[in-house]
Amino acid sequence: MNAPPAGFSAPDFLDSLRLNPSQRRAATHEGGVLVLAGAGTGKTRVLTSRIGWLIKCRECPPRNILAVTFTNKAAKEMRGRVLDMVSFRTGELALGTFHGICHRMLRIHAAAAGLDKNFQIMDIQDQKSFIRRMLSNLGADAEEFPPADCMGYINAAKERGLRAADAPAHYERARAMREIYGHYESMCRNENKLDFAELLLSAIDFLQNQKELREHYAARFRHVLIDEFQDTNMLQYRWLKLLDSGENLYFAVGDDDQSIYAFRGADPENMRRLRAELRADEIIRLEQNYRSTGNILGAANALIANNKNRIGKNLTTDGGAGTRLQTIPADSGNAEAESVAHIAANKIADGARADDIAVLYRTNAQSRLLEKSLIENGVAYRIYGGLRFFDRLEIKHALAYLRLAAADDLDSFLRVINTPPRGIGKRTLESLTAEGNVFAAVEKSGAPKVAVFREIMRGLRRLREDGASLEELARAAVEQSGLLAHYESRPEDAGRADNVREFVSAAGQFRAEEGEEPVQAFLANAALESGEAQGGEGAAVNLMTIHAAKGLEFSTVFITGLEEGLFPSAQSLDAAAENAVEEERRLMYVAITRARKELFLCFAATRIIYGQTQIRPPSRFLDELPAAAIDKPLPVAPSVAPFAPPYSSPPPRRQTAPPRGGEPYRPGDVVHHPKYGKGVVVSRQGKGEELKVEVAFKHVGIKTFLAAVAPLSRA
DNA sequence: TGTGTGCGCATTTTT
DNA sequence: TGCGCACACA
Repeated sequence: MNAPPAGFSAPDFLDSLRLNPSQRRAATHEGGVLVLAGAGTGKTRVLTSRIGWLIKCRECPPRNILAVTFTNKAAKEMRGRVLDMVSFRTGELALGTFHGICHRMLRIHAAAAGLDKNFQIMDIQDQKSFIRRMLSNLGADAEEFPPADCMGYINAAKERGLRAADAPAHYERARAMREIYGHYESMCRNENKLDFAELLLSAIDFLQNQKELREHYAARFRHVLIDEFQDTNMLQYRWLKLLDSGENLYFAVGDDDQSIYAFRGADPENMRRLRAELRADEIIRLEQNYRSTGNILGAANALIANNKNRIGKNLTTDGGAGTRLQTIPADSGNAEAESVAHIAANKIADGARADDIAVLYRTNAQSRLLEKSLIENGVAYRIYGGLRFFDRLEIKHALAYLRLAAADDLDSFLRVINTPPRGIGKRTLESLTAEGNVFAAVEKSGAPKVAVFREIMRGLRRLREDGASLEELARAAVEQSGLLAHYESRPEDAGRADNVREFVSAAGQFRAEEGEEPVQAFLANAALESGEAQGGEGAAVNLMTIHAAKGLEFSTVFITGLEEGLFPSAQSLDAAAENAVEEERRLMYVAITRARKELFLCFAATRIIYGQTQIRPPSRFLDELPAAAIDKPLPVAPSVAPFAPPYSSPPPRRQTAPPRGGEPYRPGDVVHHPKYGKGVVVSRQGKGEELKVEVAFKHVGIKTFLAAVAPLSRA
């Protein structure tokens, strides 16, 4: 370790970071660490402080540090905070997302990784059209092999680290799928395309196959820091492990209680593996919460204590108890939305900042009612998680033209050959695609309409060869192709024209990293960083799914749809897996801990789902909160009379008179089942012999029965 | 070659 | 109920 420069005092530097004892212990730990950082305990601060400490106090060159996050947003935030602390040349510190860093490695070592240096990244949309094209080339039966299923199979296999050759195929359909996957692999290779999972997979293969380069990186990254470690999947863990020299120090920050992506392959078991295999044997807990009031934390702690499968920790605060949580019962989904809108409107009228208010929900479909009520009450709102900028159709088109300036890309070609319309018919297109190389065919084609397109391509490529800037190329791509003019000529596409112009300015503002080819980097960036441009600025109430809310915080939070079957979701209930409900509970934990000061728990007695009115008992999660932290006695779970006051409005009865002999079961009826005990009918479907009823039971959740055969009786 | 109609389907999804 | 997608049509 070198001597620190004169005039620099490590203790002073450490003090300037203002860390609490646990944070400080973590940030300055000399060995490998797993930091269990509860919500709002300053995990980003600890991560960035450690980087600062390594560079400033331990004289660690930035190039010896690797810091990985999941989102570009988190990476950007961290980079900014580190830069505030210490200065270093951009690019020296490897800080980025898993995908971003793997991508960088593959670009630098394309040849060694067995890739063409012009490889393109496919986002999910690109991947889907690619698969669609492949299936139609193969003449696959679209009924039997829907593109979405094939894509699901391929991605699932990849996320488990399986190549087509290794994919299991114990029965016929799986064998067919494996074959399709095999075609996909070779087509990707032929066309130089990498999907998201492939960035990880190729990076892993590369490290495995290139011993010297692997050793080079393992020696370089003496410190490996990982954010949100509970969300790592198998591929990410394998990649991290390949970077191990045997002496690297791993510093992982995570929270098993906030693991909400298990359904996508995230495996919190990686925490145990990290400790055992990568020497992060010290666990340091951050339990001092700086975000929420005592009542909110108490609710979160009590709720999550119901999960059996957890490492365990308890959040505390030095602040006061704050106001108690409020339950907002409503008769219907509509009424719930109305309540939310009223309360929000009143808060804003009383001087609350709209963007410090969030309305959270389990499913995107719930936003519709909320939006309607907010509009009616004159409350400005912003929805997170809509279509991202680079996912928009017109931007996809613009990107395709830009890509064609750089590479022979068949999907891009097919996307824009007739956009704007050029009158190139199916026949002409078939003749172009008939022989192997479309681009050669375009060059040779005698059709005048194709000639127009050929000239556009030639023009763009010439421009690129002449060294035009990214912005010039992007402008040329949308202007010379006629794309911008096309949208400008149609009043209904004015918004699209704006976006296309925005695209050009985005290209102008884009700065490639050192050593990157700008067009290539911009295209990769468009695939990898589609987000961020969400919603826009201004005072507006935030609407989003709970998943989207992870990592954010607001003064006032509404959690809506707290009903059995919605949250926790029906799927998590009828799956026998206890794990599924635990993940829902973690989701609830994430939702609660988003709130700084005020938390509203909303639920409705009835809700229209897929056009049918359903009755659902209040969520079990409400019962799991400590009564003392809540302003009203909580409703009793649906054991006996579930819809007693205060939300006792009768379920909407059907308009028509009941059939003769009365109806066997109606929503709201209390029934008895020999195995599950007492329950409440929540919905029904079909009639006569076909009548199916959904019944909510206290312990096993919602079950569906065929009324004619089920051993149900009236209670 | 874009538009219409009807069917089927329907958590969450950082990259 | 409402949306996206596949196919039929002028």
